[in-house]
Amino acid sequence: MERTKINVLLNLEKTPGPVLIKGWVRTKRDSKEFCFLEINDGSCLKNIQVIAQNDLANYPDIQTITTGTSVAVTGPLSPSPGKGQKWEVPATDIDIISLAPESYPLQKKRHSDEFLRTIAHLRPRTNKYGAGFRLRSEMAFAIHKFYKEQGFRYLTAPLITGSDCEGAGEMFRVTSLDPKTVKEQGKMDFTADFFGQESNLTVSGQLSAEMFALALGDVYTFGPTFRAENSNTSRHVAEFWMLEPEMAFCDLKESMDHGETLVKYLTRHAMEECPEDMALFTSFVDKSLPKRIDTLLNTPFARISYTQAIDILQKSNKKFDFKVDYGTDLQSEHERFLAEEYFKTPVFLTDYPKEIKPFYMRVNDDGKTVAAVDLLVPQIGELIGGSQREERLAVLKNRMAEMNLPMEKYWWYLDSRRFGSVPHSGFGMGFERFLMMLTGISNIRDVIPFPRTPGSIDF
RNA sequence: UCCCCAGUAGCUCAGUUGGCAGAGCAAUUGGCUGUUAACCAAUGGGUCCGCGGUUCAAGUCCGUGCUGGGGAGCCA
Repeated sequence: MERTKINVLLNLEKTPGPVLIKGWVRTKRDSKEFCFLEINDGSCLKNIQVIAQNDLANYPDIQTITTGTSVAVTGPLSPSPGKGQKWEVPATDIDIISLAPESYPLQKKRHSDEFLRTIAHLRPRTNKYGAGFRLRSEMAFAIHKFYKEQGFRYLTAPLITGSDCEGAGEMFRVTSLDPKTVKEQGKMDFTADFFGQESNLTVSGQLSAEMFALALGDVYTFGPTFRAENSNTSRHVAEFWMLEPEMAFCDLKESMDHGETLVKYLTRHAMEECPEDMALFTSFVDKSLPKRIDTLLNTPFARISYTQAIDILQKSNKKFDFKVDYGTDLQSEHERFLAEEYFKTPVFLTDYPKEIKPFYMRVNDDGKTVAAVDLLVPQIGELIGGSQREERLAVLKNRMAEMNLPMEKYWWYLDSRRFGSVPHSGFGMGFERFLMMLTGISNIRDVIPFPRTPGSIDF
């Protein structure tokens, strides 16, 4: 008989008769004459209830079944006389595939997130992490679906890069040099290295995406990104996934429109495709989740300039640890105030002073600010960071000179402004941060399968 | 990297002015009426994070290191 997945069985209207299910035992409840087994196969949050009577030939073996044991069960799908489930399977045959010994670390109780991180290879077997990683999979799919519908092309940007100044933080060096040789020579001889020059893991696919936007029109990259920053917070990891749309003939406002449409689309997709998993997050992670989802779906995001934000912050009676000053970047407490207390919605912040932003952002007509945009969301902080790009060659070169960037290394980037340059815009959205917002999970380490953080790369 | 907090049974934690190491859950064994993290009973289980110090005596006080968490900076 062919195996049927549990999510399929539980959604059936009438019984197909005998079925074969395969999965892992979540819990066993014994009585004198029989026992109940809760089987989960990862296809959905719910378990299916199996009843094993003591007339089964291998009942003595069945009695040794522990939490975590893998089994194959045959029996008719039957209406359950008990409360709590529509269907159950009175077993005619139970094949124990592999027993989990008593040392199996997952128990029939709630574990702390900190403990589960130490067994990250087993945590997807729990309800919460199973739900989280099913949702992560569904959201990755939804991103591609959205961009397919919007007529975008998917760009797989390189992960190893030769440009050393993508401008988004410390990079991980990529080298094939022998550490012994480096030690003997007292330095790294990059001319002898694999690429004949310094190379690093990418911190952003943006520069590649710009080149392709100016060829294919609207493109997006979606893939892993690496930051060697020594960041120890609940919102940073060294390896994370980032979505980066880049759109030709697009200004900052249109870019914001796109970002808002994107966030609303993905949120709606999560609610429609993963209602059970989303309900679990409301019950066990964040009771205020429905309210936040409702705001995401139904409220227009606020949009203000950096200058207006400074004004709002200065006129508020709120006491901040850090002073609010025009010209300095906003502190976390300022961003939180704007998103969580003042607007109580996600808020786009635009037009920052050029001194605190990278070289590629378009200089505004005031000559002082650039067409940058951050999307600040309650609880998370910065979800999206982007800009309209500087498309004017002379202005761009000026900016690079101001910031002492090695122009010759960017010859190919500057070429895009030499040959048919057009206004274009784009942004980066942290995939994990989006998942945090959607689930209420407060630590980024818990929405990525195997988190990489300073001093920690187990699994 | 900086500031703060924590580390005691497999897990979650309690442990009083420094004086015999504790609970709940889990596990094991047995019981049980269709149970829903089933229930009832019994049993086993400890490098009190490591190192050093103070003391008659340290889980408890002091120093230091490690690990984890919260916050800040950097950012997505």
